[in-house]
Amino acid sequence: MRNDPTRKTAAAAPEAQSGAANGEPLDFIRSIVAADVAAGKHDGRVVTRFPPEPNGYLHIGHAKSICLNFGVAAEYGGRCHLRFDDTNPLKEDPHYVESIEKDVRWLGFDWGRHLYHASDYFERLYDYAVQLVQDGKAYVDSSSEEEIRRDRGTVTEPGKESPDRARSVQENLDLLERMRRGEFDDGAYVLRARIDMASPNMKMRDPLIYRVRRVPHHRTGDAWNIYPMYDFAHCFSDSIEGITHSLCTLEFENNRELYDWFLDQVHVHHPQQIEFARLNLSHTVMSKRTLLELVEKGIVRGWDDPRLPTLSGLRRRGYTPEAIRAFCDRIGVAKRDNLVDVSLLEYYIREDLNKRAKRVMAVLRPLRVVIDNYPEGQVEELEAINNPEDPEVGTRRIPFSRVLYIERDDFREDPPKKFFRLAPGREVRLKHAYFLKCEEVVRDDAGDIVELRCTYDPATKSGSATDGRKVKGTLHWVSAGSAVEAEVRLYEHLFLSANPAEAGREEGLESLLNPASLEVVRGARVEPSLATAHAGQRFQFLRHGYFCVDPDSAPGALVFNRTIGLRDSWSKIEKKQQP
RNA sequence: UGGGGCGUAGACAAGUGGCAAGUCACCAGAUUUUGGUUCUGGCAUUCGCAGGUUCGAAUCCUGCCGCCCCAACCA
Repeated sequence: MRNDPTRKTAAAAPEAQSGAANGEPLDFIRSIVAADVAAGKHDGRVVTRFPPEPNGYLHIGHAKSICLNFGVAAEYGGRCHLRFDDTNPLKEDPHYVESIEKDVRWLGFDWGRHLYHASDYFERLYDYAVQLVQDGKAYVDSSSEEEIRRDRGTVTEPGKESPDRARSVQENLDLLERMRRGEFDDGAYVLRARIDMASPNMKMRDPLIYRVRRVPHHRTGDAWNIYPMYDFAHCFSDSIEGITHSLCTLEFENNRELYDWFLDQVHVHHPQQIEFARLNLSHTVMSKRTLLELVEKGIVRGWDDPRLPTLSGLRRRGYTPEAIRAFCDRIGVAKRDNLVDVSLLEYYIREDLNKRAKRVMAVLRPLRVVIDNYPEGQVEELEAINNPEDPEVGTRRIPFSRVLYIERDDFREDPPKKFFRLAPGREVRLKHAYFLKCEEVVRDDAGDIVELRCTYDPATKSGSATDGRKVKGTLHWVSAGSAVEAEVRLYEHLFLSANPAEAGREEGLESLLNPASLEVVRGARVEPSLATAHAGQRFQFLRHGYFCVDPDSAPGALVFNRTIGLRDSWSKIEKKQQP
């Protein structure tokens, strides 16, 4: 088996995207796995797992972990389990289970038949606990929560042993059994490991194994009155499933000694825990607690608010799984605390959508244009290319007529330097159509510009002039008679601060929120081909950015989300001119 | 200040004794019927700091400094 030449190797693994297969340097985890496989450890098998607790929605930080765990497994011919770490019925909810499964699948990963729950192992876990008690390695403690806390000591002082530490094995066994049967109130007893109250590692000072919680569990019902703690449940769950490499985040480094201790006591399969740095993204927050707070306070519209870094939020916003995976590949895996600039994520969604999004024209803030020399009542169909990056997707026809809408921002009565859009007396090109010249500005009684009187050059239908004259600007437009009205939601970073989790420690997060994170534009006009667009469809609104149809959208009441704007070098020039 | 980790450009991140990959961001230019895309060039004489070993150090040794994690019956 070990030398089986047909066994899949990293290079032969299908769909390997990173590290092992593409010649990029291996990250430290893949290096360890590669070395283990080469050395024939675990017979060369690789089994990983993604172990979320069903107490919240998945976010892009989880995506990093998912890509790592499923990625490593795929690259080394192994498998990756999806396991719900459901050991705390007080905080968990089956609703979250559904969202997690959906999000992992959406990201593009498949756990096959390997869907597990820590609660599947409750009986075996209990057996391990009994074994520990029998071996004198665990005891039932009647200390109160406060006493336990106090007697644990501090980082510089050793803790104090509980009087119950000396309880007999027989009595411990009896008490544990009665805890399980529900004879005691919550908090009356706990089962603890007997390790070392003076250990320099706080996690080793007689950690809790079971606590009494007389509440039903969403999967085991009222079968249990005690529930296992993370450190105890997690290592044994890994062991039971035959996990070879248990990848987790840095804050569990201190727990590794305990992970190893539990497994060593009962001589079972012993996976290797390896810790890596979690992802932090600039201008947003990643902690479940904070995300929950934003949702519950109504600061955002729910877990799938497009401003959130949740996978459901990113999906609704228009992000593709491919872009998120490419991003996760790029950021790497290391042990250094990090704060990845959100512009890197934005780069990957632009890169992906540039290749696949159909171009359409949409005017967000319409300004009416009347072409005086264009025949009244005439409508002609012009051909427009759907995607210059992908000629395969062909062309479509768009109506052109005497009355159009252009973007208000594309006209300046008094144009600044380097502004080469429309202005009085100036000529520009209308995308896919003719040259257009502004002849006159029409105002209402309040003095606001309500309309532009223009002329067009019929000889410029090709997009350029026959006499060789050039225009510097090309504008998008829609025909007033056939345009469809739409609502457009423009998103910006949720936080002004690059690192709100850090900056908000004292003043609180709310003062750091970006008041302009959502701008709703009503009365936008989009080209008629969009009338039948359905939720989830993505487009490039020419010269604006990438947009996708929101689930709130309905026939006759289109709603678009801006996924990300196009890079905008004009705004930079303009900004430079301002100060 | 007990223990566990980490310090390479604005942000990520390779490199593990032979004389600083790559990506994003940023800057400059070319192309362009999207001020988009694409392309070209620039961007760490220096690797937290200070000593030491060596012909040679980001990589080895010593000391110091800084940041993160651990005192939930959360995970």
